Amino acid sequence: MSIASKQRPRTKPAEERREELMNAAEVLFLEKGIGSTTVGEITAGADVAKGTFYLHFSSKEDIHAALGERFVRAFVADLEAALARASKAGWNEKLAVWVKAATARFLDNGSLVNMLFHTHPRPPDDGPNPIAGNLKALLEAGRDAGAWSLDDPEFTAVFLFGGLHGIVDEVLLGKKRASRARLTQRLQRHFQWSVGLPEA
Amino acid sequence: MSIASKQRPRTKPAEERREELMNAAEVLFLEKGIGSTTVGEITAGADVAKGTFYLHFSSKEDIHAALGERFVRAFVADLEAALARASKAGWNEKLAVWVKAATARFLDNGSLVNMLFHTHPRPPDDGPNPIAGNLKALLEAGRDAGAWSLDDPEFTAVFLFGGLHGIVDEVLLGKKRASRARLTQRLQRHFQWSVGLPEA
Amino acid sequence: MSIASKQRPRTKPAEERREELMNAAEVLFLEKGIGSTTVGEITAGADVAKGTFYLHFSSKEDIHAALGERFVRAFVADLEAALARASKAGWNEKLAVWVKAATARFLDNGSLVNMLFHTHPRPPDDGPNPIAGNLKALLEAGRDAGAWSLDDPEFTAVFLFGGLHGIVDEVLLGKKRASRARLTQRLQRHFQWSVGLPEA
Amino acid sequence: MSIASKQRPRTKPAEERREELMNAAEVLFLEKGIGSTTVGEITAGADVAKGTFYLHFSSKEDIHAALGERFVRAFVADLEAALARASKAGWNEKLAVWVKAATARFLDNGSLVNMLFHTHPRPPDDGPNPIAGNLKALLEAGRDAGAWSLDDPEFTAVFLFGGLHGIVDEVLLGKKRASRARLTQRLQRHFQWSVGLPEA
DNA sequence: AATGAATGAGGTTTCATTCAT
DNA sequence: TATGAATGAAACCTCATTCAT
Repeated sequence: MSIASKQRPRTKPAEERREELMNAAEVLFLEKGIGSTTVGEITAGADVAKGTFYLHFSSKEDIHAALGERFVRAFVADLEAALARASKAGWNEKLAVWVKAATARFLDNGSLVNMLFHTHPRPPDDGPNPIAGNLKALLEAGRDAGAWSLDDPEFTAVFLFGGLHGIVDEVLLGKKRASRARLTQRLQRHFQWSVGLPEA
Repeated sequence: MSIASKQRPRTKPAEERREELMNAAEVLFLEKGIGSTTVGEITAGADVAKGTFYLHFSSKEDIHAALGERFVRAFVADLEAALARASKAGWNEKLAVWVKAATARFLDNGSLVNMLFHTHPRPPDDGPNPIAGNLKALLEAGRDAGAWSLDDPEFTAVFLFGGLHGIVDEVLLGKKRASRARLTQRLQRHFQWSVGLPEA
Repeated sequence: MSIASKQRPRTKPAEERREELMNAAEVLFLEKGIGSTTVGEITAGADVAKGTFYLHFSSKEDIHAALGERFVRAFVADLEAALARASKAGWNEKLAVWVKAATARFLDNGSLVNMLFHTHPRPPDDGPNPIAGNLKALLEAGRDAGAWSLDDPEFTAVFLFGGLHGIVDEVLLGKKRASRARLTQRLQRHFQWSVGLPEA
Repeated sequence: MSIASKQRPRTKPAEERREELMNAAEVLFLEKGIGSTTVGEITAGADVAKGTFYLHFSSKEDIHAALGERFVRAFVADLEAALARASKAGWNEKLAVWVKAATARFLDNGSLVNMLFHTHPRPPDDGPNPIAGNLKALLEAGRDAGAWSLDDPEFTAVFLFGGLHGIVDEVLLGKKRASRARLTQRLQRHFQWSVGLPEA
């Protein structure tokens, strides 16, 4: 303890180590792309030995997938929180809230999204996209409540999510300039059209 | 030399060789992903030596980009041809024709699209997506003709293209079962909503 | 703690743990070779943690050596027991007994022998091979008793042991088919020739 | 050509490169053991890039096997040459010649033998040992000529080869001191006994 | 235009061993 | 006595790219 240099082999809860590795990987993937990031750089970033990586992940692809899942989980949690805060609102407002939250989250994490999901090969089949799934649930609820008319909520959810994603991508690639408010507003309008009927 | 066994080094027009390499690469990229396809496999597929690759492309990334351009060129040509065939039709029908052609093309080449464009890093700025650009032009024409009401045709084009893309992806990933006709019909409806007004 | 589920860290006598580790190692070395067996597999086989290995052996090489010693000890004990049972017999019969016991043991543990002794690097000098040493002692005794004529018992012992070993290897590699009795008989004949004189 | 430093990428006939790699590997395997020799060291020794190794061998194990085959081939060729030189001699003399040649070759390449064949896992089944096979052929010829009496030449060949091998190993491990002439003589005697009958 | 042997940096992964608990 | 997370050196191998022919 006299010298602070070699006290390294510090055991940490697996969960914590895993998080640290994922954080390091996320930063590096973002900075230099996935292909150009080496496992060695990730472990250096997390301040552990290279072998430690393989105690927690089976490969670089594995940590990449974990990052994707973590992102989606947080995204959905965010949407649910926003919806919860608007629990008293009308259905159209709920939809607007959903669009606003999703757009904001996308714009704030744009490169992350690109990095995580615009990669080949895609995560083979992690089931239906949970974000679109979340929208689908909202659409169904609104339809069941008689607020909207929709014959295929899943189709509509996927379509709208795709549209939103496309718009946000375009913005993130710098091909469009637009205020976030204006963007959100336009997206809300498109969503609104697709649920068919005004609330009241 | 007496027997024709070693007559292989047959020179071909550069254009032809280039095509053969691209075809081989396309098949392989589709089958195994870009990262896992080696230049050696591409040249083997095109039945040329490894060095020949670099006579026609400067790198693997280069052929990837060339593949993308070729695909988009053909896609847009297809859309234009479809539109030309419908030159006498009304605007809404033109839009329906566009959606039908785009959907068909996507479904027939879906994995190719994913492979070519869902890859990181994206070409930094090859201008706006030419397919969405094509749609935008259609929307503008329809608006200028007074058939539709749109305050931002580019936004709408990108949004609708994104939606279509999302739907088709979902289908291609096998997450949805639906007849192509029904799919097209639904997409047409969503597109129609977004152009605001019936042609009347 | 309420339930007896985590009562695992049960201390055992060192000797027992050592044996268990050696047994696990022996099985694995046989199955997959020494180089391809990891310490982790050995400890898993013995149902202890990895660190425990180093409480009982200083290295993988160490356990390998221990295995060799254990095998030789048992082998020699077996030979001595067989010889003891034949203490009243004549010298040629004793030799036949030795050959029979050695052949049997070899055939039953052949791959073990190969694994233990055909490995590089060999233990630099653990003295002469104790099994050949045992044979040498027998040859010397017979010679001293005037039963056999041998000018260099060690040479003969090593030669005969090598021959026996070669034959058994061949059989174990499946290259020869022969009944054990026939094999033993032939080996006995070769041994007999080499001790020079009939007992008469 | 002004500077001698960067004229490296010199293409050589595959056969030559292969030999150079094998020579480098042989030296290193001998010096430091197989396990401790890295492919990098082998290629450095052969003055080629690391990747070049894998153009000629699929793995370290592969070059090891190739070394073994090369050694056995040369060994057998040597035996055949010695026998050819003694083509006019009697059968017992031929046998003596065989033993002498085999012993000399073994002693001169002892560590090589150890390195190549005392390794686990053994080459799985490259058929019967060609050296013993060569001896077997000699024994059969002598028996067919009526010079010797042998009921199972293969058995005898394997046995004698094993014996010779055992003796030579012992010597090479430094456990025995003996002049080569004396050693050869004793081995010849043992071989002679095993072919049953004096020639005439 | 075409070849393909050679390059060599850099990748992923393994595993014997240590040591704080 | 026992644990097992952590280490980190080193191994094997791949492959985009070059260049002498």
